[in-house]
Amino acid sequence: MAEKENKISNAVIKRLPRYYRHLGELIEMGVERISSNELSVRMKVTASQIRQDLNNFGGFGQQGYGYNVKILYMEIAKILGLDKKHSVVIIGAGNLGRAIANYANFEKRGFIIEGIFDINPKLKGSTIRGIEVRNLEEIEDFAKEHAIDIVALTIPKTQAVDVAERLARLGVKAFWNFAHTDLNVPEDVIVESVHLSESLMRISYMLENGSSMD
Amino acid sequence: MAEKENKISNAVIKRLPRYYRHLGELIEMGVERISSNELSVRMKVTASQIRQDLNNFGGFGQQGYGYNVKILYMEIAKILGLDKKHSVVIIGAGNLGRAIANYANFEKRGFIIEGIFDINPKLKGSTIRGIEVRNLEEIEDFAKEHAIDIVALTIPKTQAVDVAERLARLGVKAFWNFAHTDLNVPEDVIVESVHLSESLMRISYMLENGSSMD
DNA sequence: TAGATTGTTAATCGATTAACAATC
DNA sequence: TAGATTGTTAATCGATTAACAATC
Repeated sequence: MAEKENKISNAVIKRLPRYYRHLGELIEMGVERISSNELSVRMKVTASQIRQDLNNFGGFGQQGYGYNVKILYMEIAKILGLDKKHSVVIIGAGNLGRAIANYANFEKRGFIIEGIFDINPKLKGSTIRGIEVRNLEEIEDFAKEHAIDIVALTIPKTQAVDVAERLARLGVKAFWNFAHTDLNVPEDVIVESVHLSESLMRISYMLENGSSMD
Repeated sequence: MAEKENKISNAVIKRLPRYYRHLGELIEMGVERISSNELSVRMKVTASQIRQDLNNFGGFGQQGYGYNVKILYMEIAKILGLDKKHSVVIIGAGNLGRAIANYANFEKRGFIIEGIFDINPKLKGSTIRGIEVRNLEEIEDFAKEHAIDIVALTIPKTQAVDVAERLARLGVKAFWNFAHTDLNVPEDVIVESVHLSESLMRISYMLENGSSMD
């Protein structure tokens, strides 16, 4: 299944979006070129790590010069798949679902919200950023008729587990999970979880025990 | 400053809330005891890792028996500081701020929302879960009069950087940062960032290049 | 007691950092 | 060309896994 030649480690993948963000900021500041060393100061990582990370994907730099900011930015976009469109469906039209739907920048990066669903029939027909809220019951028919790349789950955990199972069976390959639970889907299905309560607990721990970087 | 004897690694700290969640679920299911091996199957980690992790904090188990679920749950709560109250202030009363404010379970874990602030004067006086929305201008006076443990930033990046700097100067020790930027605060200040766009980009990467676990 | 399972030490694996030759 | 900085190999560091003696 299109297995890549040399496996990129998870640690590297997690850092890529951060490189991308910083390069975007540098472009806005009008910076044309940057050395791994300058970037390392800005990002508070080692220059060595930056060079190692980038060289997983190819030699984007030039000896004696450094990296061209715009080119590197575009290359990372390509690596991250941001040059392609991704259709997104949001399940749950509560505050969190609406927060995601309203984040305009997602569209700029190629994430197109194709539908919003909620179990509450009262919301049916209302719109969020011009997108009609549909009843959750319709999701399976919708999934059969539309190619959905990513499903965002902003509903309570019991429902989230159930909906994910059903949609995975219909071929959805990626879930963005905001429910406070693990999902029960096949190995090859991507699950990226945002567990806000766990994030908050880490703050609590660090307040008790003194900070620690990440 | 109350430096702990043996430094706990970040990797361990990140896993603690997940142990806590699973133990909570086990309690709900009426499970009284569990071995590291049974837990490892449930959580999809190695039993070895579970025992190593827990033994950073003390021997909570018993040979030949395993772990008492309720006791372990309470011990982890204590380690995470969930037995203490933490005051939280939310900056930004948009969808994301409201989503956080409305998450009832936070209060159960001892996180008390003391105030909500927004730059939009039209919101002034409206309430979220019974908490009045104040004008952002009032935050510094508020910070001087109240002990704030954690400040959640759900405002655009420029404002977030600015507000964080000002509040750090007033002694706030922890920020829960939802803005798409790094904060500029002293080393000893805790910053836990939730970068939703970076999370979404990781999904995009994995869709392009085949999944990878975490 | 015998069996089970922990706590902990040792071995392995992987990720980060350092170093430097290649080269622009 | 000389200077700068990459790409990449080697060294180090840390985290995970395996193994097993201790002990309930």
